[in-house]
Amino acid sequence: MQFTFHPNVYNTNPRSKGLLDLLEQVWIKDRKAGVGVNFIISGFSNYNGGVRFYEIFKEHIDKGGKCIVILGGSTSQRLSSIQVVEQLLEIGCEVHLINRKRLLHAKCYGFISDVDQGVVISSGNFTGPGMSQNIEASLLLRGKHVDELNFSWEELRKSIFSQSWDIYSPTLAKRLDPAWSLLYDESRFKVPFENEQEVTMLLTLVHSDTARIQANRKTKESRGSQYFWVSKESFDFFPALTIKNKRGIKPTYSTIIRMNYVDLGVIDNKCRVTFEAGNNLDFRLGTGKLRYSKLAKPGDLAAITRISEYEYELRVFTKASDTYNKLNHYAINLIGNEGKKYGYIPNDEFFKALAKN
DNA sequence: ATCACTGGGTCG
DNA sequence: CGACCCAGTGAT
Repeated sequence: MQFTFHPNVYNTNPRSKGLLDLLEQVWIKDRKAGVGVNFIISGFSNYNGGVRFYEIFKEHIDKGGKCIVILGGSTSQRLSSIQVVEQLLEIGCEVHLINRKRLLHAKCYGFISDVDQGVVISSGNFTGPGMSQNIEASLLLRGKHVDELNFSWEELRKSIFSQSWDIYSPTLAKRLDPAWSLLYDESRFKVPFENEQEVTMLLTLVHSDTARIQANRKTKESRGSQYFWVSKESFDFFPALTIKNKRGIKPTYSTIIRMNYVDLGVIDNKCRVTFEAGNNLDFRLGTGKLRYSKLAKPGDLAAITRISEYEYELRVFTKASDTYNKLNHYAINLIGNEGKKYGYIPNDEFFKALAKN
């Protein structure tokens, strides 16, 4: 039994923080792929909400398991996206959309198998923000606690489908089916950019982030790609990571953004952000333009400002600067083992802090 | 010349 | 073993 109030506000178990952790517990930890049925019920959903789990669900389904997904759908509100539903169907999930004026607003996640069951009841939707930076409360029940409740996924499922609701079940084969009209398009420039998304990520840099920035041409140190490694919680800071890897075997999910390197006066239209789902869960921001520039060293603070859905600005503040001291205390999340910290500051406050210098 | 990938390392 | 850290190789 666990309760969390995220992001990192209050957790009954200090080792598990937030909805994402609870979902990892019901869908990954102590679960055998292929055994049982996974459930997702969520009013809202988008691609990045599931990016941590697509590979897990695929393996589960490929080995004989099931995933039943019930989402909100609407022609007038942006409840669930085409992209998340396409992805869930591609990996073999059963997806149902509830089209209702008084909308499906519940968020329940979990699984049932012959030996165990788990339930997560949360305020967090199956979306990037719901999983990371929104303030959300979540309760996890597992095993005997679910039995005590007398909860049954099967009863809940049956009851939902016996209501006189408009339930649509999109399939990949019938793309003209009205079910698809209940979904919104998350692709480039189709989603409006909300005020609360205008934030700047502050990220302290470590050796791996700056080794190639500090390197000289044609040296051993300069080889390989230049990235900043960001937190696994970062997927609500970036657009839908719908680009799959073309070459390799290890699944990755990427997106291309425009990065304005303010310190360099250079704009990169093909800045790549990648979640390495099949390789250590690395989350990388490509920052190749900084190579050889000597502009950042370990301990410095990178400020990545989201200007619009796909446009970002990057500034680096050295540890000695006044701005560093002003911004540093916003980087409240301690991650990794090298003293990396990150956090967010609203853009208007960020620019105010810049203007004072 | 650059970067999409690879596959380890490390610490708790 | 999860999640950042690191050092490349080989494709483009």
